[in-house]
Amino acid sequence: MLDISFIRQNAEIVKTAMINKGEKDATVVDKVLKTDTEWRQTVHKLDSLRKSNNDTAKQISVLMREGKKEQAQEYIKQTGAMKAEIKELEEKEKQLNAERGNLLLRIPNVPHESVPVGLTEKENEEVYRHGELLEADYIKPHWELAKEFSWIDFERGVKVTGAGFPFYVGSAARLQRSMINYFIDKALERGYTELQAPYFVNEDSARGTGQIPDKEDMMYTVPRDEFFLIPTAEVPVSNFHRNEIFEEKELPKNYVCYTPCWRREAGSYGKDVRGLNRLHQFDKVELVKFVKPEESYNELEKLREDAEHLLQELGLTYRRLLMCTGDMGFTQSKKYDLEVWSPGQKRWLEVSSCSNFESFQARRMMVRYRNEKGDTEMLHTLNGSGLALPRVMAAVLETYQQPSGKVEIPKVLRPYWGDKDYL
RNA sequence: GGAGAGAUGGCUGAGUGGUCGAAAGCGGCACCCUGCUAAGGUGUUGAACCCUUCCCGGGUUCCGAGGGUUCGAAUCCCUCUCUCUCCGCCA
Repeated sequence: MLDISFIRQNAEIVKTAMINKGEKDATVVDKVLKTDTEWRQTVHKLDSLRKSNNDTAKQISVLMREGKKEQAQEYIKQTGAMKAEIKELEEKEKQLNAERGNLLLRIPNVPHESVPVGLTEKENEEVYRHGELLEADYIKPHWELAKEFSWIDFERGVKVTGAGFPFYVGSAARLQRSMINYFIDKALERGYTELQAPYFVNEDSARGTGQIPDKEDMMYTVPRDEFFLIPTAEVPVSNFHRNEIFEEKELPKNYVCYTPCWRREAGSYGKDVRGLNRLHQFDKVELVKFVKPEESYNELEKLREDAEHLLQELGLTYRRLLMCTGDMGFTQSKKYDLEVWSPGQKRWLEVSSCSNFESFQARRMMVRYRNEKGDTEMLHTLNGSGLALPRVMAAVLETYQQPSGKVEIPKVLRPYWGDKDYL
């Protein structure tokens, strides 16, 4: 959610941002301003009416104490009309405020000036590439390796739950667990605080990070208890500090949190969902930052480096994309995607996206800090995957397979394997 | 799951219809005292929103959430949520 006073002063900037993000029409900006004006007028009227009502009540109180009953009765009679009008205005204010809120929720975050303008993924900029595009005849896609070694059991996953809920068996299970530990350990070295979070959240939390209204269909629900299964740790971790005010010296707050993630992914099929490419349940280590506004872009680069460092140490080939305005999402002001090279599939797989939300999420969740002047101010939030496991696993299996057929264990993971060399 | 108690400011806790946004204490901040520390003294210290806007200032709302009664509600009534204690169950 954008700051309404920012919109008042920068209506054209906001409209341009909307169009650049792919919205067909930006008239909602005019609508919100119109509703806002009306709302403020109503609030003003309501407040002054309430004041005179309060004043009257005070006078009555004085008269009652002095025993001047008749005079008090006169005042009481007067309040009748006022009360009716207050009630009417309250209704109007409530309705206008709700409308204003709904309109506000439809306005996306404004992209940072460094973000390329464009509507499709073609306009994303590849700003960095690391490693070589591995090519060899013996390289198989990970699902073939997984089948050969019985590492991932998709069929039994279907039997037990359904498509997109595989079992990891033996070495694959251990590989995944060792990567989770490695990711978390690295984050701890870099100053993040580890968090273990609930896997279900309530409606307020889902609303806080913007899953509802809008992206409700991505989440699994627990209807009887009115919970949502988290689609990412971003939801519980960002909401961890919902409705809180930090002291300036407490910032930045950096959290690392491993959770499974559940996504309904309705309508996906084809090569996108082959093997580990897209699942309904997957593991992810998430990084979340709460920072002072003036530091957020610097922190975004740090976050991105923290995620990239993992890929480098794992010895995987990857590229960094700076997402264009139309491909970066509603809530982001700047976003990088990290894509790892899958030599078995000869394609790039997204394993992380690192985003700065500026105050867009914070405003919704009312996460603030007290600045030097002592005023409360919205802080900035950022998050990024560090990293999403299944696609990293796919890339590791494919990249580290040997002509002999065996799969080598990346050096940084060997401490988690009793220094074994091969899976 | 059954029975009972409760929810007030950063924390503890008073307040059962009228100058209560809320006593007191603790904590925080500022200043004073002191060679330093400790102790002490004085003052200050919630949030959202509206108006004004250089600053100052004025106003409304908020005592778990939502509704109701009343000229007036932290205080009375209704609904919901959560917490605690005991019993049951349990990794």
